Amino acid sequence: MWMKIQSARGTRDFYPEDMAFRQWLVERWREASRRAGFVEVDGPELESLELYTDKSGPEIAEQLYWLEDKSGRKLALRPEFTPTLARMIAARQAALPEPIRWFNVSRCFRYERAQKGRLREFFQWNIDLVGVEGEIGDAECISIAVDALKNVGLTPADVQVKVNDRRLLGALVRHLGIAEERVPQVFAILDKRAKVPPEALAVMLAEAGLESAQREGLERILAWQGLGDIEARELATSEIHAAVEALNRLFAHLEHYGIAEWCRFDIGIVRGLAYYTGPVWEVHDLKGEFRAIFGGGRYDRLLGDMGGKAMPACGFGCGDVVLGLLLEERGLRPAAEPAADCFVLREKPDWPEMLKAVRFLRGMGLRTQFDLKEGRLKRQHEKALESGARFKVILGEAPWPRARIIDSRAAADGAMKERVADLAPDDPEALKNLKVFLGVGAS
RNA sequence: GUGGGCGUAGCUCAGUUGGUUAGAGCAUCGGGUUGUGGUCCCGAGGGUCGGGGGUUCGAAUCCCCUCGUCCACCCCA
Repeated sequence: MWMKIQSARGTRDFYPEDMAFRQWLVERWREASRRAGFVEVDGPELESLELYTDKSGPEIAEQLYWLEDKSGRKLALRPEFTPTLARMIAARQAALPEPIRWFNVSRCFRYERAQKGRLREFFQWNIDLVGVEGEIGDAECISIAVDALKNVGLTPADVQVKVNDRRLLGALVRHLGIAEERVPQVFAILDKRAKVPPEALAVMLAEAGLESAQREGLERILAWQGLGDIEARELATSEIHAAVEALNRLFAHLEHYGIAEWCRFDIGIVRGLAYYTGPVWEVHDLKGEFRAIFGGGRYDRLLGDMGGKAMPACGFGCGDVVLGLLLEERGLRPAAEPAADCFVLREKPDWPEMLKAVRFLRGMGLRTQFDLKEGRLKRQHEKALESGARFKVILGEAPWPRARIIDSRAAADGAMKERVADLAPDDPEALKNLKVFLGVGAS
């Protein structure tokens, strides 16, 4: 009866191939993080529900998993890492040297309808850079994201970082005469522009109370292909001027990071979240088949709003689901590594001898398998082949400790390398030779 | 949460207008063959056809509910 129970909606089982891929992906994330000198942190998967409702309002409880513990405390499975980060920083901020360079890989949960690329349980990589005010901080974050993209085998022909700045968009919207209190609503509508036909967008903007001149102005702005398209008359206000200069500084940094070809300005990038205060960016696949792979930006007020000292901050998040789908689709998902380096075989069963060999090989740090099911030699050869182990160690052809070792990796001339040697030799020279043959670092 | 498509073996899928004990390939397990082996041959296990209810002499097939999945909406930290 237990086998009738399916995995819960929106969750995944990770069989060995899936687990290998997940760990490979997480390792690529960690490499990119560490290359930039970031350190890993983590917090609990269970957090007080208030941590999320205080920030986003009680409605947010509908969109996450929460429960009451045996004492009646309301706890939530974390839907993201940022609130935890804010809490951790607030608790120690006096002692943390700035800038804070932290990264995190967390299992997160969201209670929402599962769809392709969007599950209820997923893994998310977060980079947070706290204490850096200038565009160099945003550029640093983007460069780490691009490093990770390269690290998994993607190229600018596959994906692109689309960069915008909320201050620019906000200044332009205000310049069109749109009331300040309407700006969040207008942002929310603009955020949908890629998913909705232009006519529908116009209707939504009209319903938001925008006059036709304002709608036309927005359409003109959204048609911009680059910063160079910004017409002189749009630069009328100092606010717009300053925002454009900030973006120019950001792009200059990206140029010097050597990643300009990965990045482009896109006035349409808004991000759904209200807390972004400056540059915002997303990574999308060029074909537009998938939803955003990365989302990031600057959130200078978040830490202060969460009860800590106000500190400038920027960062991004990247989930495993969409990135995994993209890599799968592009054929970039790597094959799992073999689980063994050595496979020990012996025709006549002789466990003491077999286990002496196994202990010796494992003692050298070699991942070693043998046939636990006592198959005949032919079957053992098949299992050795299936294991993917590089070395076959064949016992019993000569008296212990003599073994024949076959290196399945072809030599330069294409021949199989093979040698007969004593296992666990006392002679240091023989041991050294054996280690060289088995590719074990001398020690 | 709303609407729609799809659920047959571990995987990819057959299964005629409703008609005997539901099939194939791959995979798994076992046996045999083959000259350091991934070949070939033989065999086996595995499905209450996602689950439950209904219609019918009879349901994988038709109807309802439910679970899962995919798509669109809502939302997207």
